[in-house]
Amino acid sequence: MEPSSNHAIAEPSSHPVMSFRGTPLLMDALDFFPEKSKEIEDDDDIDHHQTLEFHVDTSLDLLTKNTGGNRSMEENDALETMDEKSRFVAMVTELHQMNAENQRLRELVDQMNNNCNALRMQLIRITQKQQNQGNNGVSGEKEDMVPRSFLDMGVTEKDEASQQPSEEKLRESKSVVDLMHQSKGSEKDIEDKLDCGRESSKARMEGEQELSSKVPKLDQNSETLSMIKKARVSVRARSDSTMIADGCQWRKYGQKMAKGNPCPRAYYRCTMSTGCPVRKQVQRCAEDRSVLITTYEGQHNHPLPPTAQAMASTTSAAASMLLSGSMPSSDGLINPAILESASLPCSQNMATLSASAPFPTITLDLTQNATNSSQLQREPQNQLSLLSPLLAHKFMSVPKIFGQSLCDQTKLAGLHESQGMDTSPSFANSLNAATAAITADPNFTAALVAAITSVMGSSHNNSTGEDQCNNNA
DNA sequence: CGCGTTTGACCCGCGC
DNA sequence: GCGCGGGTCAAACGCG
Repeated sequence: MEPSSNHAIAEPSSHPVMSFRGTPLLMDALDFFPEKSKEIEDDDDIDHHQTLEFHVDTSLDLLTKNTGGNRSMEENDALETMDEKSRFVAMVTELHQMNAENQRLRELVDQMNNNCNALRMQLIRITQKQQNQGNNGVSGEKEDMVPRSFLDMGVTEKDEASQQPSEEKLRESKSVVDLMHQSKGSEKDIEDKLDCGRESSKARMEGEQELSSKVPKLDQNSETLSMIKKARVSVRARSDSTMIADGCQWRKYGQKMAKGNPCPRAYYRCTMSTGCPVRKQVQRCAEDRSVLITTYEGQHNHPLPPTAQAMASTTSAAASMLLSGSMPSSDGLINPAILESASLPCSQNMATLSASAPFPTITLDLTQNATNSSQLQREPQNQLSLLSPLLAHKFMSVPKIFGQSLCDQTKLAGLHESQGMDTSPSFANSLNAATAAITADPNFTAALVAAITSVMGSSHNNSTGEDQCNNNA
């Protein structure tokens, strides 16, 4: 909302300007300020539906002035009524102000998200371009596919059209882009080859040898990215079915008894696209058989349906945290600051990192949070869908590549608190974090769709949960 | 008959 | 070098 300086009632003041529209409430308020009301009536330029600037402190001064001096009982009653009304008007004014501020912040966040998406698409384009230059069009058959993975943030190609990258942010992320260029292109090149000729393990070994011979040297960044690419995201959720519905299509290719767990571990491969390298392992927790542990690994090479995007954004956000937090330090440990940031405000220890595993693994524990809601406990997919924006928000802030820092979002989260909307601290924290995350996450729509889909799906298929999981696409 | 699952065999890395 | 365990393959099997 732009302050309108030519309005008759606007007065210079060092105090914050409060603005609100000419509603009946405003007209009531103006009844108490006959001078100002008269000015408005006399001013033909004033449209009562326009935004009017309003100074509460000035109004109170006027109130005092108009009601000052010796008063009778009737005058005192009138004064009390007027006080009530003025307080009410002040509250309404404040509400309008908050709405306006929220709207403004929302637009700001939207703009940031747009820039973020544009940057992401720019990154993908550049990577693909370099990749094509590197292998003289060897990977042509997959050229039109935007790689979608648990390591990206679920952006679809259509996002590209309406968004232009901010040069400043482009520069800001250039180092990261360079880093990706150095290794991801060659790596994906090999991966494409491997996917095409992946009929036997021998072919794979040959491909790997080809990789090592083709790539002159793997510097530390390349090694890091290679490790990160194998980073795993493990999701713990309560479920009676054999799989949680994550929106993708999976084909079981193996089952093994794992040591230390009486429950077998099942191996699944993504079948939404030929050659999609994404795999997942599903195993019940030994301590609590009702807990299903699903571990994801790899990058999708195909577009994902909205239901899968919710999951993808959840796991990709977690993987992004690995990307930023597990950069090899001298001691091989995860950055403590990242570990610290890996807990969600609504549930301590919901996300944990493991550096001891062969590959960096982040575990998202949805079983703790689920105890607060029977609905969530019944449907792990719902947990994922709801958690997705939270995680995406939380972990996206760590790399600080795409514009919106944790600090900024924390400010967002604190906005409502500062406006006195909170009740208890814990509730306020959860509410603020959720609000900020929802506002900030570009995948919120997808997550919402997933949540609705899952609710609808569960209501239809409660009795056939397993089939639903296996066939959910 | 086609597709997905099951299951035993095989491969590979790692620790001793 | 050997054994163990994790991961994958592929033939066999079952189901619609």
